[in-house]
Amino acid sequence: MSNIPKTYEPQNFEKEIYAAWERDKHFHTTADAKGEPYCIVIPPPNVTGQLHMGHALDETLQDILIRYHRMKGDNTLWMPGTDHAGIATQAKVEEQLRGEGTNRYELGREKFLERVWQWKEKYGNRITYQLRTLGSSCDWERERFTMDEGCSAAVRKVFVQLYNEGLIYRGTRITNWCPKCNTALSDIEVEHETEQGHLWHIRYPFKDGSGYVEVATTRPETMLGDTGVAVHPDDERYKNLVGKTLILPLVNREIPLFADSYVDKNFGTGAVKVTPAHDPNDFEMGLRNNLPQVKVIENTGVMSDGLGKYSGLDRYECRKQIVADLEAGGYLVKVENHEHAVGHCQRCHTTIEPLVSKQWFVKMETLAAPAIEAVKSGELKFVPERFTKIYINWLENIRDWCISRQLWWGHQIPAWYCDDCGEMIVSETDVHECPHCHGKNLRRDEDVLDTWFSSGLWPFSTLGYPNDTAELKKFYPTSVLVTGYDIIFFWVARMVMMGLKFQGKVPFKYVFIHGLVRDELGRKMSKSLNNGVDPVEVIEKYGADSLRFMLVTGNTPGNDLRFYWSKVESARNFANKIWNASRFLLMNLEENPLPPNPDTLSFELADKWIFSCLEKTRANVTKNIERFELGEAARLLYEFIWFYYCDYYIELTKSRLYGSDARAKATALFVLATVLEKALRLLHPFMPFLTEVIRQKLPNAEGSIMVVNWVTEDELREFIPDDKDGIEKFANQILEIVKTIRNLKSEIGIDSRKKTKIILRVANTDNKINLQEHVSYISELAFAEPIIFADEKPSHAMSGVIEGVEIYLPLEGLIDTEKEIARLTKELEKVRKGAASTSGKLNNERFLSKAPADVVQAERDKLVAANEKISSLEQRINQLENL
RNA sequence: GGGGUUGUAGCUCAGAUGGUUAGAGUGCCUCGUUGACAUCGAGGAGGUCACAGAUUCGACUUCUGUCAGCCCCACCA
Repeated sequence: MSNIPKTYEPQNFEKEIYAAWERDKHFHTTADAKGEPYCIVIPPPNVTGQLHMGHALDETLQDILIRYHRMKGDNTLWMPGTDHAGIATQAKVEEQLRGEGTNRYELGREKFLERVWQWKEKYGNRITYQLRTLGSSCDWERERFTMDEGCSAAVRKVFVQLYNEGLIYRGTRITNWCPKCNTALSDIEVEHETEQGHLWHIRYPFKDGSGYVEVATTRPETMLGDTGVAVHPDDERYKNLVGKTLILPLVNREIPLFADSYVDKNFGTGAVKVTPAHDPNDFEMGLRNNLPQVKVIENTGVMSDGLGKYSGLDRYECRKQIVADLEAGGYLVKVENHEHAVGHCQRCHTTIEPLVSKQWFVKMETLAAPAIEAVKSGELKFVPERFTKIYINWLENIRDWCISRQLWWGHQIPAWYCDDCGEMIVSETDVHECPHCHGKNLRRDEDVLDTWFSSGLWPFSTLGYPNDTAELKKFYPTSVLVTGYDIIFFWVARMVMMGLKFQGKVPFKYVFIHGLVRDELGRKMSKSLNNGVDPVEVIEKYGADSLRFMLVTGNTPGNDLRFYWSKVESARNFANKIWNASRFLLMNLEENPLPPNPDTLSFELADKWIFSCLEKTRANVTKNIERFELGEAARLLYEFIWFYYCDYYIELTKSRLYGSDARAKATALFVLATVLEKALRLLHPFMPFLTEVIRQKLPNAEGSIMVVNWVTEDELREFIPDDKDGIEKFANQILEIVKTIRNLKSEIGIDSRKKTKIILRVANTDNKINLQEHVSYISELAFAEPIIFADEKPSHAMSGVIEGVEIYLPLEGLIDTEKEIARLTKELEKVRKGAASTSGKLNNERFLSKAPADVVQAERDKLVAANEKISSLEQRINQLENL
């Protein structure tokens, strides 16, 4: 008996297999290796992060593509690495410090950064280790980090060049500020959510006592910083009042009533209080109308000094106080409920405060134009295509990108300020002396760059930029980028812009977009809901192959998918099925050596048929992988292996395997082994571990499955019968007969495995001879014995009809005639209905004249078959009725 | 306010360039313990493909509209 375990236990082999792959350097390639270059750069996970389902999906899709291309013979590089993830990582270390009763300011910048690096060393390997357990075939020898030397050099070089070209500038502008993270943010790091708020109507009296203007605001606390009230120039209500002076309530500041076409006449009262320091639109209006900026809210979200009793209050406390005071002073007219969008920090969800500050920006328009063009021209393609529109729309409406962050963890901005002469120096290398005044009192800009700035360079910084490396020449542009739709703006668009700017070419030819992995209720997996499923746990329980297969099946590009444990189980069951089919073969091989040479064998119908199925599967799987339809490819493999190979083919080899004809036995073994080995190769990208471990046990395979060729048409050609279609058609007829017999047996409660006498009545003589020759297939699959070919129509029998064949299951006693008539009548109705629709088409002149000839012919054939079936059924029913 | 997307069996989802008896997994029902596999095998029930029009000889598949859900973008206080 075989020593192979009866069930699939991935825990027994996945780790060792991965270690062997890595040891044998199967993941590694070089620029001068042969083959077409195929390269994917990994979307770098956060160094301090842990593997989650989103990663698992992303990595699985990439690994499938990578493994497929490597087998195809391409020079395949999967470039791995991690991202320093500025805010996220810094926040974690700050949290740790909080636990120790200290903070980063007490520690100081240098010490703090040491701590972050320590943290990175400690947890930076966790994520890459977890990637390994998934089977990711990354070239780990090339692993990179967004803050390693090379990436940092790339960042400095790009920054300096953009600055010198005027595409990076420093400016005092209103930007999104997170009071909790204490840093500026870019527009896309702000998440807008509609909230139920209020609209406070407030009276601002004229200085001359001639009444008042009523303004409406959602943020009354900002009134402390008002420096004007705006109305639309064409607004008749205010036309004569423009230019007059108002007294700002509570503050008693004199502010002008002015006209600006930004104002919407139809909203609220048509008069807007203007706070240039705390609202983006007001900021613009302030600039246009020369209004002073009065800052009343500090970076921490607390009211500024010099505001009397309001100073030091939290912004929302202050709001309450202001409203109360306005009401007490008789300035508050009314309060309305008002739904509006409020910005929140993507990281900590704190409400964003627009603040005026000095920040660094990237000028986007000139960078965006070629990035739009690259997609419009088809140089870069999105899969699925619909994401191109989203991408283009965003780039066409792009605004300048605020890239400075008031953090410590990240790429420090390469700018120095001379305290002696006030000049600013932007430089790739550290500056110790001012080139203008030769002063030595230089201060480096304290800010760091947005994490996405370095991510934007990832496709070329990892390949060696700023050095002109062989890798860069060979692998850039990379082949495809695989990522979720949630970071198209953050990352994809920026890589395209930077790639075009600094390499003159798109960074990748395809962007393969996938969706989110949700929980069983369709909710996003999140920490706060605690509904996340840990991929590591899934791998430990069911194996990486099961997880991978589950993530890939039944999913299409760009669509979200739900995680179900039952789906993982189903994938595991598939793995177990393969395991046992292989075990069956290996057990038989123990007693019979595998024939080395197919020339000595004699292939029979079943053999030719399974090879035809394999070839079809090979062609379709390949096609679907090329089209990124990985779910469909996986489905085809599942279908071939389980239904065709296991359910039918293996069963059909048993009589030969257990029989005494040595040549027949050898043939069956050969085909079993050959088809399995090729199927394993086709499945390898999806289930790398299982396919490797099984293939290593096969006598007809050598080396690692990872580096053996992808199955080709040429390789299969010698096994494909000339009359492929005819064989397939005949095989289908046999399978239909088998199904009918099984059905009849089940209908009368005979055990499906109990041998039962069957009578076949075949219309066509050639067909009859052919069926007689292969009658063993029917008896083996349907447990039918004996099978008699006859012209008689036994009356005491159950019957079924398929095209060209009547099938009888004779019974010893009397059959329940009425029940049988009812069953056959039901069948008859079904066939008649089909025939009616077919003849309807054929009676339609326009169908005959307009439909293509082959479609018409197919309908004709269909009708003939249906009519035959109808007449058989009618005769049978008639016969039974006359018993 | 724009834009996208989804609506197919109880549940989760597949179904290029229009012509299938509309599929799978899972769940459900009936039957089955001789060895590849009960992580299995055999059979079965279950869908007017959201709704209404249009195009067409023919629409689950194309177009338009309606309804319902989800998502993204947006500086109306």
